[in-house]
Amino acid sequence: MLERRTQQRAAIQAAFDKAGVPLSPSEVLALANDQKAGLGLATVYRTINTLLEQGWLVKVDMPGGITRYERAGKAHHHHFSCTRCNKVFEIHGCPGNLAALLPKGFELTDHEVILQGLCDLCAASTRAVRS
Amino acid sequence: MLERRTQQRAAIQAAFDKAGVPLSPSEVLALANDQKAGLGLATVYRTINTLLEQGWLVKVDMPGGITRYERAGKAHHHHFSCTRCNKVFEIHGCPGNLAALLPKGFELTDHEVILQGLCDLCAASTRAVRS
DNA sequence: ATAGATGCAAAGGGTTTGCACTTGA
DNA sequence: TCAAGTGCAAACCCTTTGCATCTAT
Repeated sequence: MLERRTQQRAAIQAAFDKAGVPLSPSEVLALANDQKAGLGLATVYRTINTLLEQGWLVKVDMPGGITRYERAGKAHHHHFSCTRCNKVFEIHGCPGNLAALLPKGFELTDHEVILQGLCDLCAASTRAVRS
Repeated sequence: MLERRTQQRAAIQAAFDKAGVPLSPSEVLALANDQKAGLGLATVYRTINTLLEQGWLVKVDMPGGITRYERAGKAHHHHFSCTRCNKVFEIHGCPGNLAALLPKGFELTDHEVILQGLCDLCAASTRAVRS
């Protein structure tokens, strides 16, 4: 699997590297299409799944049903989703001490913190409209 | 909308009350079918969406793509998903102070904390096997 | 040359919608 | 009575898969 270096794969990996934030398959297609026209959505899905198995990508579960992916190996972080423009941002930092919330006997192996609200630009435009 | 008290709606609401934990639409159908045979999945979806708008239900985004819903009005809480038995548990308590993690200019309106690991029973059985 | 990778289109699963029928008020 | 609500099936969106073609090695 993934034994060849194809133009499609290169374009998809470049899209993730350039974006820096979690991308949905259709966003990947849009970005990678600039570099490799005619790219098919099925190829994007197949490549993403292969890159997941290889550990090059990790899955990011965001509310709203749209699954996104980002490069693996980043420092521990969480995500913020803007409810107006739907962009996703990285949040550096972590509330920590989550194990303290667990009932007795439970073992914590992983956690996800998802913040939602307005990003700086959308918050600013909302204030402008209100004024 | 939802101006009539139908058997279907009663069965769906009863399913949520009886379950006490977040349910997916198909789980609702299975539970409510006991009470009202012939219930259709489309009705479950329509009723769920109406109950969401009325604020009787809230959406619970859990990883794995399956959207679940639970009764609104509960005290603020989060969820713990057992990676072995797939059961969902309520976590009372909240890390708090999440707004401090945001970049400047961002506005926080909502947040979700999802914990994953082993529940007490699964953790105990794992320890038993190990010993 | 040739197996892996791609593109297209069809197939799957979850969710929504159109429409005629049923039912609660 | 008669519109809101239902059930069924078709439609939709996201994701996967089958198959003929293309391409990196």
